[in-house]
Amino acid sequence: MKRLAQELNLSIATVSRALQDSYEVSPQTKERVRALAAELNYQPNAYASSLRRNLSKTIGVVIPEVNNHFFSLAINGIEEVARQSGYHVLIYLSHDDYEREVDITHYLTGGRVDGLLMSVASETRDFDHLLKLYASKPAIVFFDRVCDALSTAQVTTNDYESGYQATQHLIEAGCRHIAHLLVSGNLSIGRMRMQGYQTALHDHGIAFDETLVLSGDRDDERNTERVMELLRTRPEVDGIFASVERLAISSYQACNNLGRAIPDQVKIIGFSNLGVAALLDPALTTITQPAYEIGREAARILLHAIEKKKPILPSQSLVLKSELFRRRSTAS
Amino acid sequence: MKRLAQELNLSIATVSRALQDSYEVSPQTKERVRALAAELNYQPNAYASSLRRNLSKTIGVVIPEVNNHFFSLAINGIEEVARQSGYHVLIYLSHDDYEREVDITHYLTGGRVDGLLMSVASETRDFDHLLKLYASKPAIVFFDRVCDALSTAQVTTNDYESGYQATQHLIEAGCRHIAHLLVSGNLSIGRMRMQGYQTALHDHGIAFDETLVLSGDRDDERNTERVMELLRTRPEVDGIFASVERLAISSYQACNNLGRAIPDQVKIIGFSNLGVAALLDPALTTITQPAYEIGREAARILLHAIEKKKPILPSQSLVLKSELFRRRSTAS
DNA sequence: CTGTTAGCGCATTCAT
DNA sequence: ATGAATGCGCTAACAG
Repeated sequence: MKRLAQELNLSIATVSRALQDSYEVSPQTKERVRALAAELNYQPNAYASSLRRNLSKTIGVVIPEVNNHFFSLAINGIEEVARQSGYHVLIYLSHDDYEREVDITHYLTGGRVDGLLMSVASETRDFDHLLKLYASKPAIVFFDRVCDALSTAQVTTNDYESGYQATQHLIEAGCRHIAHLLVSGNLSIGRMRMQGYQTALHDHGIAFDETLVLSGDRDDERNTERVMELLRTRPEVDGIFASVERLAISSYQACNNLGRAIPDQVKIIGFSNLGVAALLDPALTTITQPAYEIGREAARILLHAIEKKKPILPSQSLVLKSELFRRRSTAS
Repeated sequence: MKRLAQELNLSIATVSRALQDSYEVSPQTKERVRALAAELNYQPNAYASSLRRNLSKTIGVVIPEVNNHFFSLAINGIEEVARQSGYHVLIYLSHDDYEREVDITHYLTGGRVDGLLMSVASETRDFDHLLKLYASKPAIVFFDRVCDALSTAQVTTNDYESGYQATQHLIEAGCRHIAHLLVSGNLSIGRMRMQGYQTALHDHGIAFDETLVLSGDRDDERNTERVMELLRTRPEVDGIFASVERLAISSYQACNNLGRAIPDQVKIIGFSNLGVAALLDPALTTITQPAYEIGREAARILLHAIEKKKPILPSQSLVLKSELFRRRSTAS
């Protein structure tokens, strides 16, 4: 910028204003400045600008994992909205680990981001780190795996209903002994989905059996083993409702390993955003969340609040609808 | 920091040094500073520091899409290495669109990142934007979809051999009319994989038929249609080698739509990192790239260069190996 | 071991 | 419509 000013015989201030398209600079000067800036391939130093304006034009995204279609689609939506508004996106993965999540929230304290989109780790039980982070300013919007301890907006799906529908789907398909794989008792999505499961059982006159509920682990291998064990000790199980994609896949593998035919002996339904990939197997019925839209809407709420410098209210929360998805039968 | 200095009756400089664990400050003072900093939940302003040191401790990742297991696994590896080294990761998606890629490289000019990991868009034919970006300093490492125009390191896989093996796999399975779905003639991965295909055909005495090669589009629906058209006009096609996951899925759907049994009538092999999801269907044989490792190694090369302030040499390039992956048969 | 000073690049207030 | 001066929060060179 110094260089621009010198070569054009202008002050740095004028150059700065010209580049910001300020009304108080003559059109010709603006043009001259722009022309030279383009020629020199000038780009302003984002950090100097951030420091001065106390605004980073950057948002952070904290999610458990990226190797999961739900989250990668959500990122897609987030990135899209951010790009359109000129924001940059920092990404952090908690791997569903509480310690990592705490570390991440520490890095984020201190103005690096203007706002944050977050889906909390399944291991997280304690929200002190989030409260601390929240105290340090940035706007926060939770999506999917929310934290009720903070008074802010959250974008979720109709988990209770989806859980109900999923269970009902299995019951109507003839299942009477339905296991439930819970993602985590800590997460509201887990609790909601499970409530739907319980109520559906009840409404159809099936007794709720606590021993058919398995709480998922971070380790996929272990999950598969535990499902196998359940299937061995409880051979009457004829249906599985998995509350997240990873657990659905573990169920699938467990059945395969034990030679239980899907869907003849055991029917599986699971939350999943495998998308086209799910088309590959007719045996897996999925509940698909509108992941892209979730990311997009969460980002919109966040950026809107940042731009207007208004706090985010819980009343801005959104509940989108998931879709029960069955593969059309293979053409004969 | 000002506040810390005041409350402790120290100069700002001393506080700064204490927080950096400088050797020229007394242990007791360090402790006092740290204690108060922790108590006040102080976090340094990263942008002020970046401005001063001309170092952002941030790297950028530019990829075509994130909703793809190859790239999301790569990000996983990248994030892991970055986190360990205290770096932050900015993510940008080009959606395989040339214009977007150009825009992104513009944002990135100007010190926002210390380095860049990049996989170029399939539409990109012209590398001026990359050369301009490169001129503006940041270290760049390409992975998978590389750009040979820049003299820097790249992390790739043995694409020629994989293409050869994939084709050979189909030939050995009895295929004689093998179509190839090319990701893009612009990309070296496309060219390498196709060369493997051609050579394998030749080595097995099968004539190369140019009309059996389809160049992929950005639109998945269109790809499916084009494969369907190919299968209709060329009913003798009994094998498809898809050079990327999306094209493999399109092939799969095209066959389904037309009622061509997989793998009885048409065999499909494709590059894919669907991972566990691919386990779902025995009909799809995949070539799996070590995506996580690619991301990790690329990030290592990049961060190493940044920390040592040394330029990245093409000789640091790495070639990892992909794996032919067939699903074990379903337990009976 | 600690304090003083200067300046990173930019945006802004005040003056002209 | 433009320029001069100030400071964002931090680091580093220099002085003691």
